[in-house]
Amino acid sequence: MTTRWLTPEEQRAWRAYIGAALLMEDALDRQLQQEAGMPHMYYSILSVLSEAPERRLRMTDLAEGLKITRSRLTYAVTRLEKDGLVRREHCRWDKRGSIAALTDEGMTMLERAAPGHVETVRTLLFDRLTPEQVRQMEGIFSKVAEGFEGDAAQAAPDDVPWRRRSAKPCS
Amino acid sequence: MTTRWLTPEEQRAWRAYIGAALLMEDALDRQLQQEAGMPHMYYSILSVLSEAPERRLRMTDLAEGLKITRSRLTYAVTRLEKDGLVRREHCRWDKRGSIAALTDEGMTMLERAAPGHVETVRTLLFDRLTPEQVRQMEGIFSKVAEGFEGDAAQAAPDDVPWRRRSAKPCS
DNA sequence: TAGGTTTGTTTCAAACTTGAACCAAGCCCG
DNA sequence: CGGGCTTGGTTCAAGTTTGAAACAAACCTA
Repeated sequence: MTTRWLTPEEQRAWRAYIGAALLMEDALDRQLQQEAGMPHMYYSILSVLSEAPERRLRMTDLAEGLKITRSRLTYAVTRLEKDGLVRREHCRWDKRGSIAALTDEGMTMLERAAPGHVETVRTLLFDRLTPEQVRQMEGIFSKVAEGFEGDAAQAAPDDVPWRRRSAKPCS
Repeated sequence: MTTRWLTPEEQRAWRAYIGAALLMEDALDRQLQQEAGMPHMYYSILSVLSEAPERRLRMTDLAEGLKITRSRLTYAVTRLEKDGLVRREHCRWDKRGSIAALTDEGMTMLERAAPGHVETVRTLLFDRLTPEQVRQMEGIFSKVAEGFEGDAAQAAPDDVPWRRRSAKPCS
């Protein structure tokens, strides 16, 4: 089949997106590097952990939530652990497992950095958009995200995430 | 002033965006790594060069067009040059200047990789969106991009880009 | 025109990402 | 039970990105 090239409208949308996405990520990284000494992804790790029950998550779950590879997460958590913001714990129900737990220090750092981060996101993005556009944005990207569903495992609903896998306790 | 946190709608939009953007970039990188042996950004470099007059551009202009740092570009072009896809030339009008030129081999590689790349962009993004959403997307991200205008220099209109700077020829 | 500033690019070390390979521990089934 | 397959994580080398520093040429300006 002959290639279906992008229409002019698609091309404009694609280019605007690629450019703006790059600029935003860079700006976010710089801002957080300044105020928290870590890139955006590392901040996100703390953020996701802070919302998890008991502020702890299995590595794999954390990686899935963040949409990054386990290997990337391992590296990041090692660094955050060195900084004292995250602690690794052994999983009692699955001896293979490793749990990342947000420390109090990590929580403090997160709370300290959050306002500046949110402010940046606002300045770069939401302050420039109408409420209508915010809704459109969600529509667009949740649709896109759907396309990736099934690429990764899905959660078993009724269990705490950091003990979800390997359902049987040891004892 | 007390922090203006994100509203629930904004949060949903932001999370959908962050997740989908990550997944798309990863998928794009993998696809191009497979088919062209280079990450998305490197493909973009070739692509931008291919559309420039005489398929050549000053490093700084190229970096600006791609919204990346000069340092990042230097590294990338060095690699692409090793692969024979790009050639560096001296700028005759400004001895400081360096010009990146797309080689025939580079053009061939680009043409070979383009269909697969476009197909991926379609599958991941445009096939999932309505024409209306494509328009919305452009609206949203050109608005965001506007916010960054002036962060970088702008072009002087009426001259060829690869000789734009340092207006006076040497001779 | 000398001296100081700006501009264009590269260099360097440190940090980060990638993907394949590896090591355990759990799981499955004869 | 005893392999063999799958899963959870880490490790390692190679590749990439970052940001600051270094250079060199061009551009003032007194």
